[in-house]
Amino acid sequence: MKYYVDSKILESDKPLSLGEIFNKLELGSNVLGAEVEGEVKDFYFNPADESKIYPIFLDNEKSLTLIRHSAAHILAQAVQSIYPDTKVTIGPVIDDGFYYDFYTDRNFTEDDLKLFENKMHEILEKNVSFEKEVINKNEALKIFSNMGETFKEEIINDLDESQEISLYKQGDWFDLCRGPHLPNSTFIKSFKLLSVAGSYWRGDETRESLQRIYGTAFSNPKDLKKHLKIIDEAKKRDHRKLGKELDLFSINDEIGPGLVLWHPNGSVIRNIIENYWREKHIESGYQIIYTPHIAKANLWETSGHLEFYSENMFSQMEIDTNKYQTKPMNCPFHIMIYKNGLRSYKELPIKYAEIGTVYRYERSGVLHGLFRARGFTQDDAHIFCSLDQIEQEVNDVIDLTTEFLKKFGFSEYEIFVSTKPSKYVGSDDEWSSATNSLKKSLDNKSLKYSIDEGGGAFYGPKIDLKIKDVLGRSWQCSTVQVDFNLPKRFDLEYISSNNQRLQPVMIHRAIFGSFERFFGILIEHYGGAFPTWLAPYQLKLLSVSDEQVEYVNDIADNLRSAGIRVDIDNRNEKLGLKIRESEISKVPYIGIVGKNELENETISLRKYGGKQIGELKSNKLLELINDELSGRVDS
RNA sequence: GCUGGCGUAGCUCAGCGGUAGAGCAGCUGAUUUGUAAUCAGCCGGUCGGGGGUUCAAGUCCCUUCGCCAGCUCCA
Repeated sequence: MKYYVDSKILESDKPLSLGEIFNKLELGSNVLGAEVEGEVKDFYFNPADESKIYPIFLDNEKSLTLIRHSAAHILAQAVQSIYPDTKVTIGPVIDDGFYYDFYTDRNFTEDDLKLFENKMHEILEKNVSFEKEVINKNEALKIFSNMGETFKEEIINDLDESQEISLYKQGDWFDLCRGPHLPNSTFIKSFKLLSVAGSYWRGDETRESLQRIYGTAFSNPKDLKKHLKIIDEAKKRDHRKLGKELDLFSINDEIGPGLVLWHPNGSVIRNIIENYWREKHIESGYQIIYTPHIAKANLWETSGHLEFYSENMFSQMEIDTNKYQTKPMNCPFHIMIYKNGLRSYKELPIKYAEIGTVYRYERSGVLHGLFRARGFTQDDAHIFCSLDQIEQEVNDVIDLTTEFLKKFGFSEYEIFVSTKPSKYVGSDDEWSSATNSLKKSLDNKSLKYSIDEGGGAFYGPKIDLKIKDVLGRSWQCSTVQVDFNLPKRFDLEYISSNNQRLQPVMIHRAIFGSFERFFGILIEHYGGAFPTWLAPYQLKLLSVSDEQVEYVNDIADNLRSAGIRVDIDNRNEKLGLKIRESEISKVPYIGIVGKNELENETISLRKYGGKQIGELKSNKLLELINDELSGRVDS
């Protein structure tokens, strides 16, 4: 046998485990495990001949997998030692930590978390080692059924005959687990239990509900502290909190959950975004349209929404003798405009764009501020084109999308191409050609993407763009979907160059996804301190005393007529207070006018955050802001 | 929808069987103020809604609505 361990080569006449290999190479006690063929493995793993082995030490990011998984086991031990009637289920590693799901009659509380944490420290003081033991299925079933661990029994019963069944022992406690784990618990140096939440056994809401404990662990206290700080920062940036503080929007009980009121401050921002959006879309050859909010149920019958989407639609209402329904999507309306005339190939592509408000029934538990609402406005567009225009059109959509996202400071996103699902309409040829068009467009732009196999909509493949917010959550905003289904259902046609009636393809696309969600993301992205071009007020003028009031009003008038959004504070208050309040409202510029400025006919300018720009004339101030808005100055 | 937690003044929160509280905001007055909180007074709540237990209910119980953390699902 031959093993390649980093730069070293180890030869042996019999197969060795990783632990034995590390021992022979005298790698010392700092090694936690290894990465073999892209997977994290522990000391009990037997690498194949000629394997390349990359040992994992504490400073390696991969160590977190081992640390967190083992921390989850320590948690489970702690919980069972405090509440012995608790049954264990599963405890995997997740992006930022780990969780463990328990079955118990008890409701765990925040106080319990402390209790568990203390117990974990107690267990860790004894410095336990994690020992793997392989057993057969019958033994395993016997052990766990004797213990009353019914969930583990279920797991074992569902295991494939070929799968190895193993226990990991830590002191006098053990768990059914396939690993990998740390060699011993000394590596669990910094951990914290974060929250309790409910979950379901196997994510199935008809099964037992469980108590989930979330925690995180790191290889050193510094990283843990950093992580807790990020959680804290995310809390500060929560758009629901900032939305209230900055008076941007509200969601009111008396109106209904998931329905958003855009306050004047938020509306200023939305209006700017909408105007920019319209301008860019017209430039890019879109035609802006408006459509109603309700339509006859028959339309939704034709479109297939009643068949495929009814659980997301609000109930029908009866008007005269017809049934009507609020729209969950805009597409059928755009289609009807397309169908209003006979179309020629010379017209294609036809691109209809609408800032269209839709209503979707969302289960009450999933509503989440602006991120998840029941009424929201999509920046929707539908491109009607021929099959061979798809690639070009998708190209253009991607260009437009990346341009938009860049404008708002998003340059990092994940891209997914979702392919044919098990239930689909259209021919395999159409699917593969459309999917290839999507891929080609991305390849042309050297954009990296992952394939979401089978994740496409029933009517066609799609590209999804996800941008990441400060919480590290990624949010789907932009989407480009190719659709063969609706043109068929609505019998769309165009007259081709050789005078044939052909069916166009539809491309559904949205860049922001919805104004509500995108606004929520923006609020968190900027932490409420919007850049000057978006800020509800761009400049706040503060008088130092009553004597400057008239002068302040004059400057404000002038700047307003030059298009600057100016707020004034002429109250009889101390300057310190006015500055404090302006800072809290996060206005990008503060202009201070006192005795000196009045005399010199100037304004003292200060940026949000406290940076002094100094005394300048009103026309210079205007120039400075305009330079920033036109992008000539990077602020 | 489900599991758990929580709804007290415009906001943030205290009170957890015995006469509804604080800070901030608001209003009024004094102060004419120079780069993140001037001082004083006043106003403000059927303690989310409904029902019940009790001599007595923010406080205990039931129910309903909403919010929060998750589960599940999505723009």
